[in-house]
Amino acid sequence: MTIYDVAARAGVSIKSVSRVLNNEPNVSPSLRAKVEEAATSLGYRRSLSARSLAGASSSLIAVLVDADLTIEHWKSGRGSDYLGRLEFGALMEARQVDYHLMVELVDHNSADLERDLMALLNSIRPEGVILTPPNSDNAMVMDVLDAAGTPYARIGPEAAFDRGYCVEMDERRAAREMTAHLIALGHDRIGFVTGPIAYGASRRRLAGYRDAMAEAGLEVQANWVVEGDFTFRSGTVAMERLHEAAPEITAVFASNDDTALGVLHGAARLGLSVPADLSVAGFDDSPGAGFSTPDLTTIRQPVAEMAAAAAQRLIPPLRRLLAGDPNARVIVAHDLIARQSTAERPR
Amino acid sequence: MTIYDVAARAGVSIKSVSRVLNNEPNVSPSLRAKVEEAATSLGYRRSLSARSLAGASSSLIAVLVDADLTIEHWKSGRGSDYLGRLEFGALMEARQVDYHLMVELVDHNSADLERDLMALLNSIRPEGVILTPPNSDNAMVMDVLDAAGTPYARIGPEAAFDRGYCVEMDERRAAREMTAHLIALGHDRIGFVTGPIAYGASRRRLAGYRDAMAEAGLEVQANWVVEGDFTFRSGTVAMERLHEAAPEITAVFASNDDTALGVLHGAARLGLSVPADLSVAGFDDSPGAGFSTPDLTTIRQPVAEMAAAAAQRLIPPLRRLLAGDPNARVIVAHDLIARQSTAERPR
DNA sequence: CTGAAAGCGCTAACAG
DNA sequence: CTGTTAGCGCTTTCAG
Repeated sequence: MTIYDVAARAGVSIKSVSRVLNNEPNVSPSLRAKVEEAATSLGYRRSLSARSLAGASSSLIAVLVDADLTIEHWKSGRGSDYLGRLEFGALMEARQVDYHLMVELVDHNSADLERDLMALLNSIRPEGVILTPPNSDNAMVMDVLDAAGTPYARIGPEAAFDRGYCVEMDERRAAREMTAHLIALGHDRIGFVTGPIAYGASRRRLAGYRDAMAEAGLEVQANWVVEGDFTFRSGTVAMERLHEAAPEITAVFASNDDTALGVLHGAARLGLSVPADLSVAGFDDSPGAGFSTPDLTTIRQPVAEMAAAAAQRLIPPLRRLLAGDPNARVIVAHDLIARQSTAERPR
Repeated sequence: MTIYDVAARAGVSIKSVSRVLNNEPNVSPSLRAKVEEAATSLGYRRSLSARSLAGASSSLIAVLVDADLTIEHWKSGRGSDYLGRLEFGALMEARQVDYHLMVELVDHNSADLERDLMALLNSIRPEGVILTPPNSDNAMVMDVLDAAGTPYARIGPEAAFDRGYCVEMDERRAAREMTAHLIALGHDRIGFVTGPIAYGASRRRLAGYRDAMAEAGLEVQANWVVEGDFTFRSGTVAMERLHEAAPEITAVFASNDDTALGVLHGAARLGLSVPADLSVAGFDDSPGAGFSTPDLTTIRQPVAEMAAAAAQRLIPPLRRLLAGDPNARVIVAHDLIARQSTAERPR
């Protein structure tokens, strides 16, 4: 089943078939019709490798996944369906224009990452590459990609926003919205548990909390903000400290779900009932968030949408359809998932 | 960067380079050395498409993922890192021999699934295909694959074990082991919550429970076994029924984690403390299992190992290394994850 | 608007 | 043991 079969059936030259299949100009309607009939009735699909070899696009998008992170998630049992959602989002776009997704593992601290990556690009020649964290911020990876002239999209980058296509969510705004959600429920004394301050994510989420408080004209007391480190344990400790130092608090917003789960645990130990006595909110919608008692109000990262945006920028035929500057940073809308851990302020 | 560059640098013909790269026989050590030096110093890697087009292997394994199931998991928030673990397992094998993984979405109830799949095979020509549930048991998919002569591996098949390479875990045995685990903890009156009896998985897990009870000389009372349907809610209901009909029970083994989580919930409502008053065990190691209070003792499906086994069977150079019959059904070892929800029988 | 010829980078078949 | 010559199925010149 080759282009010759289609050409023979349509009674035209292979070049004409090629023209129709590529939507090239200067094709008479009748020729187009003949070719299309022949192609569909034969169930014909062009060979990816022949196309790629002949100089057309490879129709391939590579997703670079970090090996260590995958192993870690997997061992810790904290794995989410991040990759599944990412691939799904990218595939829904890619399949429309007959592009394909290749998944590759990267050891982000391998000694010959550079060589491996170059060899990979030389071997599969993807049209574009999707970088997932932590490789979204790996300068060497980006250098190699730049050198090869391969476009890339970075999911959730932390810095150097002028490189590649940056696709992200607005964490600061999401944190602001979550805080506003608590305020709307009547809370006006809201505690906050940060992540490690070295992380940009921690700082953005804290800023969002402060934004919302300021917007509502609420003054944040110094002892309402407690430092955590994104772990369950730090949430439990933070809850105890908050209870002691700021018993007036009626809601706690933690910088991620693990921490929020820890807060939940700490609250239970202190005899506080959630959400009757205390509302608790998290961030990330990690796998545990839907299963705690009560289940956790949190922010969901729109991973599939981010991947879709990435694909749209990397795949030329989709890229052309984009409104606005295709190189601009993309901010994808997130979701606030209201569950049982937040409720109206007790009075 | 082509084979000509390498040949030029090594001062040999392109065929010699090809020979070395393909580990063909009849190559003098000196020639091999020259070529290898040239190739590595140039960071050369053969073009996938050229190889594939020239008739060598495409070095490609396709993973067929069900679109509906992905969407459903994603929407329900019950998504696990199944796909991530699967791909990781397959990739760890594939990368050793420079094979690549392509992910494709399949609508298992699409009207033109057959045509789409044929076109896909024609277009990418994978060496082998990995079928994930529910497509592991899709006869039409297997028919197309057979017709195309493309080998395929089925992850967790339910029937027709003579088709493709079947890679699975021994659910009956796992259920037997979990039951034996409870018995070893001193429990001798153990309740069981089934899944929908129409499912093979439900029947296998129930059989395993009965095996272990019989082995230990314990007679299963009729009212110890309650039918559930794999949902949280059915677990809660089952717990209530068990408590009423068989209060002598000191442990409950549920056919999956959602159900076990429901049992946990039901026990709490009945004032039973887990594991002090009652031990609870699940099956699957779903994302929620590690986050419940107490966290759930369960069986982990060895998804990565299953994918690795699949890859080994589909990738010829790995296949040759296999001991034993490469076509035989593969049973991969599972894990019993003992967490806090099971403990010694109260007395 | 359409077609013939050349060649992408590799492997296979066939010499030497 | 090594090299030469044809393609694989397409797209890209370049001619009509």
